[in-house]
Amino acid sequence: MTSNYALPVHQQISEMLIREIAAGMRLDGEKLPPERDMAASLGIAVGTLRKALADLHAKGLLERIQGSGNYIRSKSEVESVYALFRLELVEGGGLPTARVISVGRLAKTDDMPAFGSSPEGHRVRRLRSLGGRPAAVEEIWLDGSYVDRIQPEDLSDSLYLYYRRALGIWIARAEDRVGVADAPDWTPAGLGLTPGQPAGFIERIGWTQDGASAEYSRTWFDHTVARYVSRLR
Amino acid sequence: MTSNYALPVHQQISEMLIREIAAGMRLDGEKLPPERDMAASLGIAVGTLRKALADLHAKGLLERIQGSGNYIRSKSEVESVYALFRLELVEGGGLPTARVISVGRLAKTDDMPAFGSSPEGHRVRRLRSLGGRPAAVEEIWLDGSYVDRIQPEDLSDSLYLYYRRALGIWIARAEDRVGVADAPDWTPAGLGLTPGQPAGFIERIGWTQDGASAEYSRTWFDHTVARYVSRLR
DNA sequence: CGAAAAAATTGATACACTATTGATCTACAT
DNA sequence: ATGTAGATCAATAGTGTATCAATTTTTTCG
Repeated sequence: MTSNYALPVHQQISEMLIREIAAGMRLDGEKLPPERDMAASLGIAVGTLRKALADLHAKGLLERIQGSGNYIRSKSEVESVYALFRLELVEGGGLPTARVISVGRLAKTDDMPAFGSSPEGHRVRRLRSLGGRPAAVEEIWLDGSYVDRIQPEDLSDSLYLYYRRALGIWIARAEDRVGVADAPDWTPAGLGLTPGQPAGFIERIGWTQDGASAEYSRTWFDHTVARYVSRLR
Repeated sequence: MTSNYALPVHQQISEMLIREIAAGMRLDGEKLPPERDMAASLGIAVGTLRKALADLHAKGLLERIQGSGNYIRSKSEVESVYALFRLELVEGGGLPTARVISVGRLAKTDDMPAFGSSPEGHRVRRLRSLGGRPAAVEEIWLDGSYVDRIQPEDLSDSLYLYYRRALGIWIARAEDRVGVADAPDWTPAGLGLTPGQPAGFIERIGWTQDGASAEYSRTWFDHTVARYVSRLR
């Protein structure tokens, strides 16, 4: 029952950039493209982009130098509100990485909630590690309506980046539901996780910037290695 | 649709929205649909809806910007009682209730993280239900430095209300860590949960308004009944 | 080579225009 | 007093274009 009415565009852009900074995709000191180019590549007007940049500047995340450019000034701890990844090592932290196991377009199955508009989806199976230690396996379903085919190479760096650059969408909000379930039979060997063993289980539905539910994912995590962390204020 | 015994429509709408905000279903910053649309989808007139929205605005839960939209502004103050509880029925929702099993002052054990300043704490064990269905058992430790003794009667309604009224503290910030653990041996019989069986496991550290870690709690929930839910943006 | 001048780049500001959306008001019924 | 229905006003969002100002890069010239 989430009202999927889109926020103003400048606010969407602002939040997207903050998220990219928080995720380490935009490094400190990095120069953004010229406003004209950036606006064009985002498909928005310069004035709108400038509203978003003004917001980042007000939050102290951006330095704007006339005639020179816009430069990221990432503070050490960026608002955790915008961080969408919630698995951490039991002892805390851990740099998250992922290895793609398989990619393919398949019919959605009936054990997953309703999302998107297509009867098919792209299924991406990945092995997630935290600080180099395998911690979880996950299965991400992107609704089939956004693209016909996904090549494994497309996902080389980050799924999130692929969404944004190739598909022009990004996940603006999500709902996680955490419980317990048996690890799936495709769980790779050599993990703390073995097929059929109880594991932490996260189901997520992700909504894009304009309110469409585009993504469904489920993650089985090794509870001896990782925890799902939520910080509330 | 209006029964003679019902509250005025605008009050009903107002209370419905307040509940949704308190339950975390409406996130801070979220944009409501345009008044015209929203009124239509609720089957009421715009003027009526505006009365409800004016009430939310008066309560500080809504920011109304002419020409832009209505935006949720949830103060942590308002949501504190409900928003910190993040268990929902698998099928969604469920009114949370609690029954105290035992209360007592005990020495902290070494299987819990450091919190508070006293070597002792008040241990409250409760059975939690959602929509009348037993869903979890929990053990809450309040640091011993705040009060000498807690009477079971004190906790009749809400623990957080007791903190607030009797002790003058409230939990302003919390960190949840969710994993899997075996249900404890004191789990009451007649539940889906049996001692020694894998259950969803939530550890929480709560900080008071002035930054002291005052509370530690752990909850074992029946994953066939409930989920830990987190809505992100 | 090196400094000054010119050109190109890039952010800052302003304005016109359209569409959306909250705010206000009136009329009327129950 | 509550609720519905409709008209109108005012503020905001977003696009597009033009212009100014600061900075950087390139060219010119002694």
